[in-house]
Amino acid sequence: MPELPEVETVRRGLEHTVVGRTVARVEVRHDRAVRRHVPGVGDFEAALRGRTILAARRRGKFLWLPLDSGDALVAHLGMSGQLVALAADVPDGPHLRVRISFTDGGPELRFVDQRTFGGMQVDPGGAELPHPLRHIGLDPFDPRFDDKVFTQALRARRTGLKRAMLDQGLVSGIGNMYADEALWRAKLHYDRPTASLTTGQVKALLAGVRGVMTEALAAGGTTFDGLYVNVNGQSGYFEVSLDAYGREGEPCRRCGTAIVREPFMNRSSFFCPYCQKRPRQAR
DNA sequence: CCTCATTCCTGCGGGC
DNA sequence: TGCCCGCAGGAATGAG
Repeated sequence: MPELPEVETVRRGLEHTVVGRTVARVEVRHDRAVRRHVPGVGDFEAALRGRTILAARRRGKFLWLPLDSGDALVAHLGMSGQLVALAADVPDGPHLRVRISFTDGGPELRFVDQRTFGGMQVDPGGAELPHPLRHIGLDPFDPRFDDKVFTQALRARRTGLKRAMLDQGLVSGIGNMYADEALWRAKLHYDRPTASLTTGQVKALLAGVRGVMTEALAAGGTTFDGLYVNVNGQSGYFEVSLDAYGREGEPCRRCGTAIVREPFMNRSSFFCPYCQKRPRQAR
């Protein structure tokens, strides 16, 4: 599941593989992949053809490539999306959605997505900050992210802590897995009322978020393969370093209590019932 | 504006 | 053996 560390890994890959190159041809293999491009598939292809990619940027889990037209190619990986750079003679996989080839004849950029929750669009005039991202909050690694402003905004919410963490308008880049990991590190329960958090607890939460994401990024992320190495999306960090997510029934690495899984927002929350005490009063 | 439930999608694995 | 169903989840959407 690509969250901030995985998307940042992809961004770095794009920086090395597609920035400075000029699009020759665009092939949309599955219309759903460009469903957010309202003018349609033909317009999407035309808006990219002949354009040079100037940079690779990211906010939260969104990626965008500013173009020399002033537009931006916006991409979101959803749950299962991958952006991979592959030579043209590498056979197409079963989930190829969009192929972008370049005038230099080098590796293609392929958008591959099994579950098609992800997608691409060209945002007119969006090179600086694409319109679809304007309601997305800063991520915890953005230099403009202000911990005090975040603390105030978080405590002003009338909801549970994990709901707020997953709200990309409040803070971006956090998904279900890293939310659970950060909550475990901060010893906070997922349904803790945001309004009752102390400044120290929010500080611990942000330290947990940044800590786990920094470590994940150092582990190399998981989703980008191409000119680098073929990376197995499930290996490495996922296998060895998670403390809460996916560890139902396994001992907490701090206290030994069995990790619990509970249904939450059509997904799951994993937590230690001893370290992360359930809040007393219901919200 | 704020909060929250619903919906989109497909492969996998458990249960019978 | 094969089928059914639940599960995985990011974010847009609309209701209240």
